[in-house]
Amino acid sequence: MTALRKRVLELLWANGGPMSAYQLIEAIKRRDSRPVGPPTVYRALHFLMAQGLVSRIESLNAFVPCVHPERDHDCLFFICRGCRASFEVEDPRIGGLLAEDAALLGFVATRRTVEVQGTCAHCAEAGAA
Amino acid sequence: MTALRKRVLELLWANGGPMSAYQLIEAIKRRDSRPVGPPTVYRALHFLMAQGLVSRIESLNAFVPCVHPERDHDCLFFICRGCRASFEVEDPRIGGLLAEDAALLGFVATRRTVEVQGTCAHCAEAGAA
DNA sequence: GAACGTACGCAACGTTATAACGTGTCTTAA
DNA sequence: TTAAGACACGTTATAACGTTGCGTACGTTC
Repeated sequence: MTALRKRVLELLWANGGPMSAYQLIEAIKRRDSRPVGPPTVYRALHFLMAQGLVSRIESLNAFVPCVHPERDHDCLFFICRGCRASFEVEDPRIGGLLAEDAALLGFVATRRTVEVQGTCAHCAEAGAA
Repeated sequence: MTALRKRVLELLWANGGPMSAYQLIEAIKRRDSRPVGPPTVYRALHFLMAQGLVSRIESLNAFVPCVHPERDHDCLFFICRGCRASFEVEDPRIGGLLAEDAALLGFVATRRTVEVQGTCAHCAEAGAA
């Protein structure tokens, strides 16, 4: 865990929502008065993902810190279109069903992407009001 | 359903695997000797997705025709890293669980993305041999 | 036939991601 | 102590993906 990787992780935690790689680049430039290139940030993100500390949200091209990095979790995300927040949920049953379907296909799964887009409770309430 | 939209759908069916928007642009140029710009193809794709005829695979930035456009289906995909094929599966149980989890959060879901990356039976066999 | 809606053409731009190569630093071992 | 290797990061350039904005053509509809 190098300084750069720690910085990326800190920024993700501090941000409170998904961040794109280029937002991270901007944030590092602002905070450290040091320009970093895209490859640098992407390398750090790849590393953090490999450690299970960060997840990529494919439907946003963005990254979030994992809630329970210590556990092997499912990376199931609910993503609000209103406030751009993401909510990570654990539901081992989903993984079980996917494993079952994979077995039927003879498919060897290495990674799962489960993302639900919609409106969070807070935004739904605000929108309804 | 215009000529362009039909052409895009035909190309997707003919290709037998996920295609990126830019692959479609190339294919149309080759086949129709007519250059089309990215906005044109993306508009056609958005239309076809809205009709449920095409799905976007987020983890590939690519598009596939839906297997059962007539039915309201789950767009659950198994994606082989080896041969780049995608397999669409229907498993209503997944949608049920996601709806259940969404309800717990008070989340109003509008779209689901469920993608499993890995190795298909054929490639696994070839790789093992 | 004038007004309108819809789809497409096109140029430019914005965003996301990687390739390719070089440099500094730390460790390991002769 | 220095050569060799591994690893992370810097830098430049470029590839890949996607949208904005505006104009034009072709149908409706009244």
